[in-house]
Amino acid sequence: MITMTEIAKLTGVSQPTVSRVLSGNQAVNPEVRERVTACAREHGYQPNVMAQSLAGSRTHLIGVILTDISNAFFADLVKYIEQEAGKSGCRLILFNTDYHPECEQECLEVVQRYRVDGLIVVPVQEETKEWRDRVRRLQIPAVVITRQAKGLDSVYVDHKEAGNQVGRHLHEQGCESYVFFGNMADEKYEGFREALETLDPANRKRFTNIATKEPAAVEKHLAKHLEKYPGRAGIFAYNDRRALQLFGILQKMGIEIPGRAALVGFDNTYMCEYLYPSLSSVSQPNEAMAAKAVELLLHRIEQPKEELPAKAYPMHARLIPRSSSVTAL
Amino acid sequence: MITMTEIAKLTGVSQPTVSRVLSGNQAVNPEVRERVTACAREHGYQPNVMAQSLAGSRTHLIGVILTDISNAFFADLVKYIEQEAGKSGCRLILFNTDYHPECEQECLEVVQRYRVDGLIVVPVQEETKEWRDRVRRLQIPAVVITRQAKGLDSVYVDHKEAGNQVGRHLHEQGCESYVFFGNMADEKYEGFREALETLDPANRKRFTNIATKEPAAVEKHLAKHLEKYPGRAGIFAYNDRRALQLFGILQKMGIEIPGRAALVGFDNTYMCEYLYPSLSSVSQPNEAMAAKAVELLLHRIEQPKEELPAKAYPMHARLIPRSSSVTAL
DNA sequence: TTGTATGCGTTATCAT
DNA sequence: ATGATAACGCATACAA
Repeated sequence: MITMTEIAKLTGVSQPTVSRVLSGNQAVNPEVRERVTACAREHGYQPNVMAQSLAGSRTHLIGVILTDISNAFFADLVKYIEQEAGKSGCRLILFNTDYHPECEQECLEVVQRYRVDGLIVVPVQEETKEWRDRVRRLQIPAVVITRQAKGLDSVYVDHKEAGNQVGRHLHEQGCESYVFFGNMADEKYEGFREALETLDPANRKRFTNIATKEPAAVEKHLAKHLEKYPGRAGIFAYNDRRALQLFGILQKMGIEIPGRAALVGFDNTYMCEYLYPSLSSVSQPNEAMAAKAVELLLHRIEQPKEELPAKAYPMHARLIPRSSSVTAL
Repeated sequence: MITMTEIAKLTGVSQPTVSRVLSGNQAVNPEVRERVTACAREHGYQPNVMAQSLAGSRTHLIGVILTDISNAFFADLVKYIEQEAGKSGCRLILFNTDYHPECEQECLEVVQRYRVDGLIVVPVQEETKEWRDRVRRLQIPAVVITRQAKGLDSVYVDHKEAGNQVGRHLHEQGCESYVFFGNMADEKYEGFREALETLDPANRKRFTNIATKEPAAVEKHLAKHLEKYPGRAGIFAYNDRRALQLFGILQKMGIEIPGRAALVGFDNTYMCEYLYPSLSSVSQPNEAMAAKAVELLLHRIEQPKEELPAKAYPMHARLIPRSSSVTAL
């Protein structure tokens, strides 16, 4: 790979002149410019980013640390992050923590070594103050994505509000009892229950939470709930994956969807449309989140002196009603 | 971020001595070692990879260029590549071409600029000689993954053989007519037909290929096929996504699975187990492929002089029979 | 065992 | 407009 110095020798000028020509924004003799440009093109010159970074300041590298790239939701996010970052000439150096805190810690060290310009992180754990301080000590502009993180910029979906939407929707569809499939610590759960209880305090009792993922146990809990509550049951699963699992179990049990049980998932993955009946789901604004995260990051990178306070950017998810929860469709 | 030179000043030794201590594999006075190590740790020293790369030779960066990171199959592959590469201290710089050849071309330039040690590529187009030459001219060790590419190392699944397996399986399950859902240029198609015709030349006629993805058209073609052939139909979809689409359509049509139609997908995604009936599918050895690709690449990186001829590594996929195609289950 | 000197490929600051 | 020269942070060859 040819270097500036070599081009300089070939064209009989000094290396800094070559630099000026190739960087473009300096005044140089048109004839020299021509000669140098031609030589560079002819030899397929490509600048050495490592050297540029050493001499200059930026690496144009953004560290992306996430918990599970094989998760369709995160993979989608990465796609948009790459796209947005590319528009500003930034590249991604990717890390997968696989939900291991030690691994995450190591990643934080490695990004330092690469002197990345910025960091986009999906944290492994619920953010403790200690974790946030550790990240801030890196002195690297960082944005937390997917989760709220006080003390750091964060872009995420307002899950509570999303849960609210689902609650109202299932109520509107005439459900008479409710099931949340997922962890009670989830804010979706909170929003879901809140909406239901606001609409009718009696809903408080007509509610079952299923946390296990084990098929047999799930089926048992569902059977019990359906036996107890004869009317239509409104079921909300914390993601489409789980919704699909429920879908299969309900079909196996011979429960009619949406007649006896109305089902709503989360993430609005491609499968929703393919299922029969098609699956209602909550769509997260992935592209918008990615764009916002990159925008925030670039802003922090370009205005490093501005000691802007950390800011949270909650974004709205949107329920996509389909046949699994709407009789009229 | 503290540098070796600064540590040198703080500890009263020369910068090369600090380098020797921190690199570990050199002889230094134990007492000095202690002092330097302590200072480095205290200030959270992290080596500057950019500088290391400039001075040394390797960047420990592997360029990963793929067509669509949001595709679950590729995302899974990336996860394992990251894992394997990490074991050898290599990091990933990730590019998504979104199936655009111009974008791919640009990525090939950018990886040069970052002086990556090696390259793992999922090419946009079927590999032409011109494309291969362009990659080889980069003078960067490269491995093509997912597709066979003569003239470059490549790791991929033998789709023809996989199609064969599916053909034999569906035949064994007593299918009397067959449908391939996908492109006829696909090697899976070739293997599928070959197996069927070998088993019974008459199968040649009892065959329908559906290439469209448009739901209404798919349904029409399926209805026509089923009307024409009364016995059980064996359906092979080129991936699970399409298989799911068929699944929904068949359910909508009221076709019994696997009684009237036996269905087999490809990729063995998580959804297979959740569907009811569970979906038979062909499992690709993602982890093994990733490991092999990284292994090949590292070998090329470490033995750059060895002008090894390009080698192809076809790997075997494995059919996972489930309820959608097996009556006995 | 340790320090000096040099080079990696740039950018940037001087002169000229 | 252009050429010296230094600097970025590190590795390495050589001298001491």
